[in-house]
Amino acid sequence: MSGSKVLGGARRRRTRCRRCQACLRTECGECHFCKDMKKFGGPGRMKQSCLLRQCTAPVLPHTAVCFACGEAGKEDTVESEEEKFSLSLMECTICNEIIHPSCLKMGKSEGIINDEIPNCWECPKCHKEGKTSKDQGDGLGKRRMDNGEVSRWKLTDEPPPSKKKSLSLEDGARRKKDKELPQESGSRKKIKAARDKHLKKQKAKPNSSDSSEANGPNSSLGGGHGSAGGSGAAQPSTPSQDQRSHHREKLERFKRMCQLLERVRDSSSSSSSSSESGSESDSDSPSPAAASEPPSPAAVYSGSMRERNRRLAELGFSASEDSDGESAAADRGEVNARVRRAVVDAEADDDEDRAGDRGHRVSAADPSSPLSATQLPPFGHGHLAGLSSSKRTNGQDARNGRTRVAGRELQEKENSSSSTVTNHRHTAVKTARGSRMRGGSRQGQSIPSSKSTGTAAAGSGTANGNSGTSNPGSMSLAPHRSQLVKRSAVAVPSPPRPLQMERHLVRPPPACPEPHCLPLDSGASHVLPRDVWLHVFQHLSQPQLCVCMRVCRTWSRWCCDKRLWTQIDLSRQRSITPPMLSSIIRRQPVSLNLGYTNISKKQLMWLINRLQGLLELNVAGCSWSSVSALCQSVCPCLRLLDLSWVEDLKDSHLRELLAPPSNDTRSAHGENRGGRFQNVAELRLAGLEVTDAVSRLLVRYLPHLSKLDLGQCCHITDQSIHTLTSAISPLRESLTHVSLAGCVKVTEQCLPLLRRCASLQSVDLRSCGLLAPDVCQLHCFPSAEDRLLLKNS
DNA sequence: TGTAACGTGCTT
DNA sequence: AAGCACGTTACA
Repeated sequence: MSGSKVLGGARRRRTRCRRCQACLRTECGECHFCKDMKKFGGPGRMKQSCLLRQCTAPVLPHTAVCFACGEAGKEDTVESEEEKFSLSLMECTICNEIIHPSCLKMGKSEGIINDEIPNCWECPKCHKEGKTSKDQGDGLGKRRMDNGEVSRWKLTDEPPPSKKKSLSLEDGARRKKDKELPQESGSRKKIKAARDKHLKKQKAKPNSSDSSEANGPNSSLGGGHGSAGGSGAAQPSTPSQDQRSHHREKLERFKRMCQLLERVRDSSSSSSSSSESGSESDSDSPSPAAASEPPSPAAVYSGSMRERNRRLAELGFSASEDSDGESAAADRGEVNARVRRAVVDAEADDDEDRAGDRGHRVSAADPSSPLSATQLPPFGHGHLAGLSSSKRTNGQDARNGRTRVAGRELQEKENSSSSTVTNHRHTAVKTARGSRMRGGSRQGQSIPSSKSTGTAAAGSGTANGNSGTSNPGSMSLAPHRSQLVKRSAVAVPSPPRPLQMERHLVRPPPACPEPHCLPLDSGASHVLPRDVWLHVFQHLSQPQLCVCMRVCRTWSRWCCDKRLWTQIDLSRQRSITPPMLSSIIRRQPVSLNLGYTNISKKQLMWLINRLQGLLELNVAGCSWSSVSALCQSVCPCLRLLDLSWVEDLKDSHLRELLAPPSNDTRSAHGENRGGRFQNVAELRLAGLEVTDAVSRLLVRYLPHLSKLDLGQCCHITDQSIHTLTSAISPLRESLTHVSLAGCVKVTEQCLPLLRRCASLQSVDLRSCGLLAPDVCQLHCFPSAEDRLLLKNS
């Protein structure tokens, strides 16, 4: 808390929006934090939100007011977007000041809006001063950027190891005891904490109000510390302590980042000549070096962008990388490699855009033309993380940001540095994390690390489709994405770590406006507006889209449009990596094919819980140990579930999967009442060793089932058909397509039973050994008359 | 006033 | 680096 108030006022803690999917969800009752809650029988010490309910768009508290005029946001009073913006409260990620853009004397247009977090930007003042989040990082700090999201958005959905748990309990008890008893450590701690606090307060108080006011909204400016300004009492107006520690933290982070980068570079085939230094974090580190890219003229985004670009370049993801990548591609297949690279870069760009691009002047800034690849500096992992984090900074980062730098020691406090205080600290951890995952962090969730099969299977991926047609975007991005991921995985080979380690915030792509025009070098806009380009993109294949994403930031963002990625096919990608997961989340596909992958349970759970809009899920050929993740998820929207050939899936498993959660607490949610997948209309169980018992489950828990695939289920008999088509079965009316192909135990007895289905349109009875050859075929009868034909047959 | 939970320090 | 604990903030 202390950190919170720095500049312009106390930094306001953000609170949940209450509108996003996460906020609307009910507690899962199963995650680590839920289990801690008293309502779920826990001790209630952790006081953290359910992992599934972590808001993806935390907002400023209702009580937040403009630093300048003291009034709340008034965007509701106007209609136009521009006015809304002017009258809404915007919180600067750098100085933390909350202000109405209209209350700023300087052009509000110079601020860089963070699309990912509501009411979040880098205010014009900070910008003008060239304080990018990064810059601050160095000295001043602050930044909420790092997103601390991480810390909170950990992927702890799964219960911590029991061992640990018990330990923790004991530990907890012990701790408590310690505290209660005048034990040394405990008391000492407390004392220390108290003292620190006290110090902080003392320092802060004097300034707090004054300083902020005195300095004006941007107290941050004043000096490095400015950012911190006066708000909080906690943050010492005195630059000293916190700043010191921040400074230190930053340095550490920087170092770590460098190391990470190094690693990346080494490992990745495409290492480019980069300077290590800057890489650290995206953000904060002061980057030394010269930018690999030419500085862009655009004022606004120039500073930060440049920095970012530079860093990217340093990471080796710059255009030069292409060549590298290509050579590498040779090994695995040029196309794939290329696509992969493209995706990666694109992603990076994407992220970057979000981060920096918000200014919307991207291309202009770039020396290269909008079409030139150079313009978009591909990101290194770290960058992404950094960037995104910077955007997200506010509350979230803070949350993540746990800094554990030693920096808090008194010594540090005593040293004074001119640096400013930062509210948020990022931890190296974050950065590191970010770097690993590169996916944007948009959704606020941590990504489970992949099992790490490092290599990848070849991607079959070609495009399935382009769909250019019907839906604006239905393309399967499969290979690309997967490859992308792969690449990243390759690039940053991290030693096998516990799955739980990854914590990366991934927010869904912002719904916010993207640049509507394509800026050209000349400063003018391309004649074709975004909408037109999107129409074009809809007709491109995945590889083509990926290529487009590398053209320029604007294209990168446009190509990231969810409509272009409604279907994501990662099937047969043996390695599902965190970046892949991140990419998926960001695209929020409607259809996801994870068939024949080695996705882990944790990964799947993580994904499903963050894809609440998912309508189709294919986990065919995966192992039950992974698919069982679905038992701990709720997918009320799911319409198609493909469980074909899931290894080791038995009747009991299916029961567990389809039945509503037994947990009482959750039964409260209506969604669970009819079973987890009560709205599933198409279920594929081909190749499973299930018995007739499953038919009862289907009748009971999948009342809306219309398409059922029991092909190759050798234990299925006529009994199942009987159950499915009995008078009390809702499926009798709903079934339209049934496949019993290869069900060797099905006899002709099933035919009269099937006739009871009023809506049946087709029955696949091929390869049913006990049926006469003339019956053993695919029967299609779209109309009642046709059904009669079947009957006659 | 009570509950939820954010943000951060401290421990492991 | 991960996780725990808890003061404090936000809000009903």
